[in-house]
Amino acid sequence: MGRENKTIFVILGLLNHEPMSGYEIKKRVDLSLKMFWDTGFGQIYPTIKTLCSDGFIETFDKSTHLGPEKIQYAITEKGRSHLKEWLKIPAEPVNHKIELLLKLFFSAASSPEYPITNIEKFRGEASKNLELLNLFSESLKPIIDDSDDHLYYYLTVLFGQKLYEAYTEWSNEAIELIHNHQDPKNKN
Amino acid sequence: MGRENKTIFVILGLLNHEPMSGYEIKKRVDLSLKMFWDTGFGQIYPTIKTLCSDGFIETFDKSTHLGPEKIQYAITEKGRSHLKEWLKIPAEPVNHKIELLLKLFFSAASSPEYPITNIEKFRGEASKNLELLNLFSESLKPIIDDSDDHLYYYLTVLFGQKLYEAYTEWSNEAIELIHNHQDPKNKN
DNA sequence: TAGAGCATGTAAGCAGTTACATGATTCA
DNA sequence: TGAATCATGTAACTGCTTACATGCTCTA
Repeated sequence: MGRENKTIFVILGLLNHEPMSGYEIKKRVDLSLKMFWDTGFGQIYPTIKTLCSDGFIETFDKSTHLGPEKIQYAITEKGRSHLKEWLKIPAEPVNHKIELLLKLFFSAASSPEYPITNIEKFRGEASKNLELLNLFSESLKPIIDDSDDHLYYYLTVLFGQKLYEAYTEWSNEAIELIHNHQDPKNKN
Repeated sequence: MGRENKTIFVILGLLNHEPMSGYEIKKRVDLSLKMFWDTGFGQIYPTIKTLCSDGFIETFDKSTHLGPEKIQYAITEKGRSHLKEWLKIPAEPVNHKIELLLKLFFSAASSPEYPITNIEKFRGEASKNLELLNLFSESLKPIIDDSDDHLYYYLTVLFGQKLYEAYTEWSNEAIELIHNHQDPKNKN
């Protein structure tokens, strides 16, 4: 079950900042939330519908109607207070699902080359993400005092930096340990 | 969809080490895999059934039948090669779902006390987990050269240590940044 | 004797992913 | 003219969680 549809709050949170279309919500998610909360169209559009009929959001009449049809939504007072109530509730503990570690845990059944390749791929992804986050960080740092939004955005970026730094560090140590482990044995 | 039922490999991987019952599989998961791959009875028992009818595992006749009824399973050759093939395939990139960061990202709509409390709770969980992992680490370190199993087990523990250290570090910095941010403003 | 732990399982239901369907606009 | 992007949506399916149901054994 997952107990609660968090996509509701992705949409509510983004619309609390400014009115947007479903497509724009997806773009924002890809740009800023993807790192810790990804979601797709197949979930966004149906959730928008539900939020509309529940009165949490409403269609927002756009004056400019250029390009393809585009439905903009705005948060309602009811939606805003729903969001605020949710922010007061403590977050659930993280439930990590890290396939790499699952494979690694059982890798004794396999040749060491596979876990090593796997960790190298993992490290590659981590450093790619880290590079991107470093850029974000540099542009956000000077303006964190400008608004609360910037501060909290920056904190999520900082989280990502710490995370991917840890991933990179671990990858390096893990690969070395695997190498050292097989060295004394494979002298035959 | 998630594309593939990974619980299959949790069971196959554990049974590859030694025959076990469904209940014992759950205990092992709670002890060693929970940190990166949690799963419940509601998923384990049906998956066992499927694996049985697919010929990946089979019931293992237990000679000792004391206590409550207990069905032990063993991996078959077919199951073992299925596991090995899976280990060769690169792991999918991690898809993080971190509710704390989702709340934090939108926390400008809320009073700073809530994100701070939330981060403190997060930090508390992280240091609790870290303490536990440090104990595991100490007992595993001297024996990592004894077997591949120990090495790979240790690597997952090391991952957890790096992860929760990063979480703790981030929590401290984040709380400080929120405090510093509001300080100059709340002088009224 | 009552509760904790051992042990196995089913049913309901939502979350989330993937694939598909449709059509407009922009630009090379 | 064809590809990329904008834009909105639906259908199918599965993973996973939660709650429920059952009964045994050990021990304080």
